[in-house]
Amino acid sequence: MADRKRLTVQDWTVAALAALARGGIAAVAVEPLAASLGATKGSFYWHFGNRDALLEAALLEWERTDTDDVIALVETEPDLRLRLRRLLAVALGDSTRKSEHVEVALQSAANHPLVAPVLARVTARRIGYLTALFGELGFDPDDAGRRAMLAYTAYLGHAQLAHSTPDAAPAGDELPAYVDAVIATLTAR
Amino acid sequence: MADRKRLTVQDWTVAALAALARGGIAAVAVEPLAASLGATKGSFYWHFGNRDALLEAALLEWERTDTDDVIALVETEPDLRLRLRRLLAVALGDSTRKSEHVEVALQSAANHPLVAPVLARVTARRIGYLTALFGELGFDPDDAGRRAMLAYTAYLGHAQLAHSTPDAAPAGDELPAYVDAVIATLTAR
DNA sequence: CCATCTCCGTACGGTACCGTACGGAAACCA
DNA sequence: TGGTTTCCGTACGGTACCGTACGGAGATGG
Repeated sequence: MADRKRLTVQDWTVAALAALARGGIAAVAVEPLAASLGATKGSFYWHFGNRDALLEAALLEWERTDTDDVIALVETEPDLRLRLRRLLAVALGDSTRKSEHVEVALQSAANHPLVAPVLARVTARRIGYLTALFGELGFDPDDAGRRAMLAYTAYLGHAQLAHSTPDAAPAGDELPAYVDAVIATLTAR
Repeated sequence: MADRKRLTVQDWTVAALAALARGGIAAVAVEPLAASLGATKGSFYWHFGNRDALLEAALLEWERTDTDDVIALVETEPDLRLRLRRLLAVALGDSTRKSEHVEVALQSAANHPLVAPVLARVTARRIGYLTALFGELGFDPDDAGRRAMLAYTAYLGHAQLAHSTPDAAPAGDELPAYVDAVIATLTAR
């Protein structure tokens, strides 16, 4: 964690994202972060103008990797139904992944002026994608929108639950059955 | 907001809950709270030993009013299907209510030693209630558990969405149709 | 190998909060 | 009305963080 080489903007951004996942917005603090990297504030304020600049860099990094990459991965599946399955498997799956913690942290800081626009973009993008998916599955636009909303809120809630009360959330071996049940329910006519 | 009468434990607890809804755990701070009540720390530290004591009082107050009262309200409806409808209407309904903000704030602070046990109790209670409800509706235990999970995560996600991105969440006049659609989906065989 | 640019550590001031000490005002009570 | 209890304001020290100033070490190119 504390190497002796010089630090880059990327190093600080990655560390900020990790801190965000661990302790929320408040944990993205310059001095503790510097200590965890084995450096001091002097390093930080050379790479960034202030704390907000670091926060913004971390948020843009999250927006890029977490939403774009997932959609890109899912898009490689040609079959619609399998595409939905893959999406839900990723979304409801591996509860220990870091992005889930970031998700929860950002939702809770939605009023923050730097977080709000990123969250709005990501939310609109995800719901739009889901709505289009249900539309392609043959549901009329209104119905598709409602099913997309249910699917997305279920994802958000699942992320919360897995983060706050992991005992209550579907675990490893029950998870495939749960994903199947959710798909069946969401696509039932 | 700033009266001249003496303050009680209840006054501080109510103010703490309001601050919790507005700015999360970090906003439950003694000095700003004292200022908002038109008092000083001297008052606070007579009623409470420290900040944690205030936080604990606020959490217990929330647990009592938010979960117990809702279940008690819903239980007055004898018809099972209408009971589920009333529950979802309350849960997905009035997005501007304060408890929703508290909900989100607590979920994001689930690792906090004072928050964790309260959240665990409330979560277990709610999911247990939903599972029993779906069981009474005729679903076998496993299926009832999965539907309860979907319903509860949808509620959590809805609360988050309404809080962070209200534009993307179902609004006032679309809401009844959304609730109906969710009920239809959740109870479809 | 020396001059310059890049990067970082140290030291400092400022802010916001927690918690304590203590005196005094306000309510209560005989 | 005088004494006692209840409640609160003021003043203080301590901590954790942000941001700035500045000097110096380390890399780098001629």
